[in-house]
Amino acid sequence: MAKDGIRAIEGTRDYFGVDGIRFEKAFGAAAEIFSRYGYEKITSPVFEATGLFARSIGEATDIVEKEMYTFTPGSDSITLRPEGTAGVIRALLQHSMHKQGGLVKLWYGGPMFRRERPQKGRQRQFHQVGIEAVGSGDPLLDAEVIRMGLAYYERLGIGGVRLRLNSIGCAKDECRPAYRKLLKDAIAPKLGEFCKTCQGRFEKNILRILDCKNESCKKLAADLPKSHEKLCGECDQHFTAVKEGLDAHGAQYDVDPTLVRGLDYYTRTVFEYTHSALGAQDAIGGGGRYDGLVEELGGPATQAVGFALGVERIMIAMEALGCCACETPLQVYGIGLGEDCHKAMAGMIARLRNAGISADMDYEGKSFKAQMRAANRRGALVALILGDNELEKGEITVKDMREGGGQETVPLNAGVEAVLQMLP
RNA sequence: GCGGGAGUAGCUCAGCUGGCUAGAGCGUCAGAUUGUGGCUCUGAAGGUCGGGGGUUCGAGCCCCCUCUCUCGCCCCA
Repeated sequence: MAKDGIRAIEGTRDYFGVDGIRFEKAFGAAAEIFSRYGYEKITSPVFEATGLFARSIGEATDIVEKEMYTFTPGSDSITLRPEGTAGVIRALLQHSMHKQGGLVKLWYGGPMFRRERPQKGRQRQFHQVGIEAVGSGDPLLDAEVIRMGLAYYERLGIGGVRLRLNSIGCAKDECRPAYRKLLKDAIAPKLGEFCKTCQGRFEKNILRILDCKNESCKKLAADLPKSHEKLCGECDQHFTAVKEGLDAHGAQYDVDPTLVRGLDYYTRTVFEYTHSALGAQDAIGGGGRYDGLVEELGGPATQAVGFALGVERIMIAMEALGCCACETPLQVYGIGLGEDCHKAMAGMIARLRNAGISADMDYEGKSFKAQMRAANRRGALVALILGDNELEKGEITVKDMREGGGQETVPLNAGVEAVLQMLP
């Protein structure tokens, strides 16, 4: 029902009920798994100087060209972050974390903003959890990062995640630039046979021709040289070591020569997690190595690797797979009859909460029956009943709400104890 | 930015070629049961039929405009 009035902005959503639980689970699992691998949480601002994103993501990418929310209050130009890495690396440099010795492992989570047309699994405000491991080029670190992503999905009960892997080489002349030239030479004579967008990509970003979804382009691309077969010696060794690092732990993956990620800063390893439950936007996470970014942002030459996982897409997979999203049931519901009992019950409930028990009561002046129904609907394990006949004697009735459960009447000051005994 | 689909009760939806006070299931509230929930039965509340305009004796239904949601293209999480 589209009532007149203020609605959430197009491409944004409210998370409550089971969605709220799934949303929190996605973040909770991140905290649990990532910290187990030695990552520390960092929370950076959701907006940054526009130039930060332009420099890191790449001027010619769709994100920077047309998807950023940019504001110019006063003489500043600020942008709502379209991804997490740039801000984290900025923070790392600003606080000289890279100078404190050794590898820096950070994780983050929160909203990202891109002004795209919303569709399934794509919103204008969406959420990611991600990690950055800065200060090492060890291929075993790539493998660890990739496996950590798999561990994360597993923790949430998401089975059937597919891992796609590729290497796009490094910036050295004999590596990616040479491969680009190879591609150009191979494509140039047949350029007319490719789709219009690919013809545009030929000059702008030739690697993207590889993952065009147009069927005829796919066929043409199949005969093109593969990036992972044209790597320089060091990149080739690195890629082999990453694969060995995955094999050693039995992680399944598919080397996919068409995997080319859209952000300019990636080097060598790139990977994507996909899931069939999602629809057209089937990537539930992705990442790679970015050995040039720290330097690009004004730091020393530093190797790094990271990933970002899409919370909304994770939630779609959780829903499709029926991953448990049960609310923790209320432990106690208090039923008070009449004004005096209502007051006394408020005190009783307060004592229970102080004792660490989740408890709630009626505040709508409902009938006894209605309060019983409320206790049932809320899933309360125990109901407390306080009417005038109990109150006169200074007692309270404690009822086990389970099928066929009994009840007992105890002195008021023994109520908390009686509840504790009845709870499983 | 460009296409396709859809907007009827809190939710999921039905509503035939236009025809009385617009329906169902679930949920909510109440009663059956004065202080005992779930199951059952009975009843009630709840709708500017997304909005605006048009055609018509008459529009939820037909036409136009508009808004929103949704799926897809592009790109990505």
